[in-house]
Amino acid sequence: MSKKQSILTAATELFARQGFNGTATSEIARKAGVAQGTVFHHFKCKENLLISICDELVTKYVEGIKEAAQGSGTGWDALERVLWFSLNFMAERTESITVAFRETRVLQHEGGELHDHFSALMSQIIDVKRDCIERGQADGSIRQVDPYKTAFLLYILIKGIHHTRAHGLLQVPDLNTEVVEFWRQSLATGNPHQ
Amino acid sequence: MSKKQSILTAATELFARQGFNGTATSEIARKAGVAQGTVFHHFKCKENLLISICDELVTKYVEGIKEAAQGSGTGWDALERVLWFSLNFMAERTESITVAFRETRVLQHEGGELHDHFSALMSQIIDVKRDCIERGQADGSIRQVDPYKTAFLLYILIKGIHHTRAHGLLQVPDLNTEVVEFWRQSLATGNPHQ
Amino acid sequence: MSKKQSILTAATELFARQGFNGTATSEIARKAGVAQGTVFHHFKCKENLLISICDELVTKYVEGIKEAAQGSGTGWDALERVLWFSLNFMAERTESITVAFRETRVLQHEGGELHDHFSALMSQIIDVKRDCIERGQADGSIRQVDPYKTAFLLYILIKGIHHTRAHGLLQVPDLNTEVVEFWRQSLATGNPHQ
Amino acid sequence: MSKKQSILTAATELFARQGFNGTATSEIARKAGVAQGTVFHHFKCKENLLISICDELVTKYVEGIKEAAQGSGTGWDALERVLWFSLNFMAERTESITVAFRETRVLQHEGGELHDHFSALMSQIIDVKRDCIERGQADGSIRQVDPYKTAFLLYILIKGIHHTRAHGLLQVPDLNTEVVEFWRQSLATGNPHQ
DNA sequence: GATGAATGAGTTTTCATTCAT
DNA sequence: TATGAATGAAAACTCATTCAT
Repeated sequence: MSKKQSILTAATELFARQGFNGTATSEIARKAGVAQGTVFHHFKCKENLLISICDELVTKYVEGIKEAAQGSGTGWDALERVLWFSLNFMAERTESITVAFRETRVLQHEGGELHDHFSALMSQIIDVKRDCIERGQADGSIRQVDPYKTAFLLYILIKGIHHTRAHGLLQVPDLNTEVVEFWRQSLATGNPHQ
Repeated sequence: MSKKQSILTAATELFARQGFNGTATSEIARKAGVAQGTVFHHFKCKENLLISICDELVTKYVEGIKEAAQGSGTGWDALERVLWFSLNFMAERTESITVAFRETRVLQHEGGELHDHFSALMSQIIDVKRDCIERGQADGSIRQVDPYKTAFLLYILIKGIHHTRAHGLLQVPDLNTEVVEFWRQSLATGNPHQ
Repeated sequence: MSKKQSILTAATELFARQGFNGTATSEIARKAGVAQGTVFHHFKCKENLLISICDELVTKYVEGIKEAAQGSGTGWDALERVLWFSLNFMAERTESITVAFRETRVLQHEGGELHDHFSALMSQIIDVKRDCIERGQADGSIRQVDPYKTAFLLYILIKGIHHTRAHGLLQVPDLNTEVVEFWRQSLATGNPHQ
Repeated sequence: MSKKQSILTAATELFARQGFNGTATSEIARKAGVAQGTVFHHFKCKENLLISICDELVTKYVEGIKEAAQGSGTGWDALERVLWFSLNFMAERTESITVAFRETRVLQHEGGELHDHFSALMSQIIDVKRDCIERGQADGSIRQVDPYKTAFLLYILIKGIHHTRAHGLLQVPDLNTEVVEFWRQSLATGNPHQ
């Protein structure tokens, strides 16, 4: 693993546990096994670490759900694959997700350039889900709900699970199956054309 | 408004916008219109500000949903009141909620005393909802779902809405009605014993 | 001497010897006998130290030459008093002058607000001298030279002496008498009206 | 232009604008279009850049005034050529001069070896001028002033012009003609032997 | 000759906290 | 109760310099 990568790994773990402002760059350097100067040699400023982490995460997630959505089958099948991909992704990438969701205010200042970049990426998350719903409504596998708002609720529920786990004050049971079943009950007709 | 209260108000707003670690006590003092020493005179240390904010918030919320749950009608009626109370509370207290949800790690160290205090309060949030569900299942107004996991999902969806709004990267539509309808569809039988 | 003043004194001496960028604020604090935080408590940033030093110096100098110029006698008499005041002031305030003349670039950025402030003060230095010359030309005590350019040359020669001394590579002899005689020779008619 | 030369050029410009301590070697490298290592490959340390700049400058200037002084004519004629050469040199080499005059303290430590080197060169500047004056006094073209102190004043006035321009807070008019006329008036007899 | 990744000492600045008034 | 000067530990960041390639 290159020094640059080990810095990113260390930063992700520390930001997740202690927050961006609660983590010193010296601590990141120590954990990554490099000199403090090396952190700044590669990332120029502390904030860039955060941006790198968020960027990699959101990009990978959008790629993943796009791929999940594209497969064969009904709209509901696609949506179910997106759901499962999201639940698994969330389990694997807890730390980055914690960071990306907690430290948004850092990504929002400065005339909105970064904000626009991430907003655009995030919008695609809603879009992919809405497309699945519309496709499902076209092929009869999904009920006539508002595609946009429902896509939001799908996103929100998954996000909510992450936050409740990350919050740490409640012991959250495994809810994956319930979530999928729950959405199947609410959305799936069980009855696509042909 | 007493100086103590204006300090709390200022702190809440600043913590919400900039995070606990991203906010200086001097900034709080300035915004509250008091001297920096006054902040420490009333709160002894910065962390106590955070604890005050969280404590007041969670206590009020638990009181609110308990009251909402106690009213007359079926279990589903009670649950619906709890839902609406939660959605409204969330709209009114966005800042405190943002603070309380983001800065948990600060509340978790110190041998767990604080952690236990808040864990106990949070558990009641799940309990109240579970009670409604069980009451609804007893009176036939709510389907035979897992009361505990469903209570969690109720909590999670509401929490998810808050976080998605607070995240700021997506323009979140008003989803109150959809949320209630969605749960009605998933949970309510429409057919209590009465 | 207040802590604030002792910080300024220490800073002046160190800036003069080592330059602004060559002097650490920690060094200033140590020399002034205060904690490093105290420097920033009083001056907010290192640059403000420099500005304070320059401001006090230029203000005092302008006051001094204005007062010297106002006295009785011919224009040449006034000019001679200004000259002597300048030469003495230069001897007494070598350190501040060194600082103020060497570190100008620090005073010039940022939309020119500071630049304008100091430019205005500096212009008065030329103005006072020019006024003396014009007064001397009116009363016949000073020859018909270009008042503006000559005022500049007066300023420049004094400034040059300071710099040559401060430069340190040449052992500069005492030139006060020569300078005054030199200007008398070049400017004074020895022959005012009445 | 060789890489070494382009480094020197970049350094001169940056030192003049930002000072020696205010300029990073990385900035010099970037401006010169070379890698940072290359700077150290050619100059071993940052200070050597400064020494090169000063050395080249002072050497050229001493050569120039010596040549100007050697020509034919009276002592005053020689002095006038030296004056004009100095004024022109100053206009052409503003940046290096700014650097050499501002950063002397850097050239002064180290047991005095460098200090002695530059002191010797600087003394020659006074010597050349004094020689002209003495030659002029011998041939009757220059009045009976103190040759040494007057040489200093000549040097000082020229230096003063440079500093006043470089200071940047005053808009300095063109004074070349005035300076020469002014010295002619003070020094020249207009009346050499033969 | 030329490079640029890596370093760690040093810099400016921030900030929670204390305390005398 | 309220203040704000004073502190010093810790933070982000800079930078001259080295060195393997």
